[in-house]
Amino acid sequence: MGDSPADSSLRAFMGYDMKRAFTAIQSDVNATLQPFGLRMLTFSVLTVIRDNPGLRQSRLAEVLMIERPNLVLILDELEGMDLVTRTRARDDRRAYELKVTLKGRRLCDRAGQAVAEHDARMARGLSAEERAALHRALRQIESNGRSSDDAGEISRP
Amino acid sequence: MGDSPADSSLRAFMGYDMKRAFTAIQSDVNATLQPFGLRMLTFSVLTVIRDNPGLRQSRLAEVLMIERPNLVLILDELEGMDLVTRTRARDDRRAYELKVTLKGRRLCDRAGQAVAEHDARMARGLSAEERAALHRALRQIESNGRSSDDAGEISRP
DNA sequence: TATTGTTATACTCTATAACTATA
DNA sequence: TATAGTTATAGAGTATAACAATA
Repeated sequence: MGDSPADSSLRAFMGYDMKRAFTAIQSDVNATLQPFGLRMLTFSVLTVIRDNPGLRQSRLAEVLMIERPNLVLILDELEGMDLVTRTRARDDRRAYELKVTLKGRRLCDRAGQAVAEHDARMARGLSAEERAALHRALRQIESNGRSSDDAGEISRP
Repeated sequence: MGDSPADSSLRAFMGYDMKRAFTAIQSDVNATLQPFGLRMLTFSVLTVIRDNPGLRQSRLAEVLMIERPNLVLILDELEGMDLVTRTRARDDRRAYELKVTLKGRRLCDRAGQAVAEHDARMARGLSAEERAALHRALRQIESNGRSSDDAGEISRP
């Protein structure tokens, strides 16, 4: 019987299934955030600043694995929307301390709730156990990737 | 105790964990494919053509969810590497039939094996059941995303 | 008319080098 | 000298409109 789908070989690879699922989630999340004037990336930045007031750009870039130059434009955007403030650090006048404004906090809360709702929609058909297992698997994979950065199983000096 | 990581709120969202895991896999796969002169995208295209000789560009674009214009450049690249041929279809002289060359088949096989090995490395720490559950969850999510494209729960005409 | 492949174009995300001002 | 933030730039990947050849 069969008539296997045209991409059946690729389905054996984690990367392919992951890309398809991630693309689906990303479009969904971006569509969800659009009414708030946010995207997945700006929402992530806004959320981390809200949770870590006084955070500096270098540290924020590390946390989200964004290059410092790329973060600058994102913060310009969020600052321009009056969601985030940059204030010179007293102890180190090279650095900025990042904080969300009241408007930023409110938007972040509403947007976060919307994303959570759409997360639930994207996860329907999966039990609570299956969703928990998914999160565990994703973090395990991420950590496996991180450990091979330096362990140098491929690259040689 | 506690001292929760700076991105702990984001970790509750599927999209964030998925992005982190996908980014890790993608860099790994791209690094793995680099010695073959391929990337995740070109490898996917090559594999689908190998599995579906005579496939046309429109159909290939559908299968991989790539826009037709973007596929053109990828095929130019693969054709330039002598991995793929475009031949005019006899029954419809607008269309091309895509096939892999012998060189393309060999490269695809070797590259596929390398990707499978690195897939296994990225999945270490996960049991066979957990890996199977991950694939099922990813496909469920992808399918949930697809069904909301038209169902229009958000957008209104 | 509609479709296949194509060109041109633009936007997002990402990556690197080099600059400035502080330290 | 080193670091924080910035500027400029380039590369992927993705998305849309419009065109030529063919149906």
